[in-house]
Amino acid sequence: MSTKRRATPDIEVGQLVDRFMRHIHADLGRKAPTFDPEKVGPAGGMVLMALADHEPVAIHELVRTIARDKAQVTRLLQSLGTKGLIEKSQSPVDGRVCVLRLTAKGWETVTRLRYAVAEAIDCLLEPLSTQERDNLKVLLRKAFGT
Amino acid sequence: MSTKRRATPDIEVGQLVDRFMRHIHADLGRKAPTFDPEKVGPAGGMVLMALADHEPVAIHELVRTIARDKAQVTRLLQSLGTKGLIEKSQSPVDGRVCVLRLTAKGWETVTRLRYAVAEAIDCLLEPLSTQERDNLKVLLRKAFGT
DNA sequence: TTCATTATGTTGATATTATCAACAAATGAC
DNA sequence: GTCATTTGTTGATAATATCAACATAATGAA
Repeated sequence: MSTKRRATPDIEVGQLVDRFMRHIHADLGRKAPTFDPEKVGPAGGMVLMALADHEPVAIHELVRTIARDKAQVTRLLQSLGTKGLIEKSQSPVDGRVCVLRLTAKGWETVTRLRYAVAEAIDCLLEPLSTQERDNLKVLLRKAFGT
Repeated sequence: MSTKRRATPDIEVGQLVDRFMRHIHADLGRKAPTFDPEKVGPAGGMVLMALADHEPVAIHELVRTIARDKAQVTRLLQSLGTKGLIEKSQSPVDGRVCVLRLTAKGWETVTRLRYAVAEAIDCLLEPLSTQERDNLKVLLRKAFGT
């Protein structure tokens, strides 16, 4: 038996993960001027990084991948397109779908974002050993990897 | 030296965690009418659940715990206070600090929220065994537990 | 074929949340 | 006492999320 019994359902994971994301968010927001000259913001950054991992990809697939509302994704893509970071082309096999790709400028931005995000995450995961970080990643990937 | 060199920084953890939170968010949003009659919303819910774990607590401590902007916390607390879910009292030892507590009504809401959140998390962690879930929790707690 | 249904992406309207600066009051250091 | 710091609030603005409606294209059934 434990001295901290838990009469209530287990919401601890959710709270911890929420804290995690908020610390990353705050940390990146503080340093944003140094690595986000295009001002894509947090949401735009997530879109770009997801694109970097999955391009070429259709919008509805991207929507599923990042689990955001499709209307919001449309607007984020418009903003990124205006900034010359992505390009949209119509699918040859289905006239409804737009295929997304990063431009060269988009890739440059992604590279900067990746370093900044990795740095923030590294800092937050500092209490963990290398082995523990790997374990964490394996578990997360198994739970909700694509 | 390692066999898995990484040409790009490791942002996978961040992306996975982002997906995780968004799925919880979407799932709870869908079912909100059944467990959130007070319409506290996602942010208000996080505040209530944090309070349930830490009350009595001062606002600035709560701010640190949930890693949100203090101005935003002030407004969330105003909303929750209007709905009769929390109560604020002045600290006897420091005239600046407000001490927060849940009301009976607040506890009822927390109980409902906890079940809903736990259910959503359980569903998302289903690919993991009981042991793996425990491991995940231990790692998260070690990394950014209070 | 025609028709109904579904899928995809966009737009509009609105609600929610986040950010940042400025501020008053209380505290503590000196 | 003076000064700097902490705590909480307010205002103004930006960013993001949500939901319904819509146009177009694809699909499948009669």
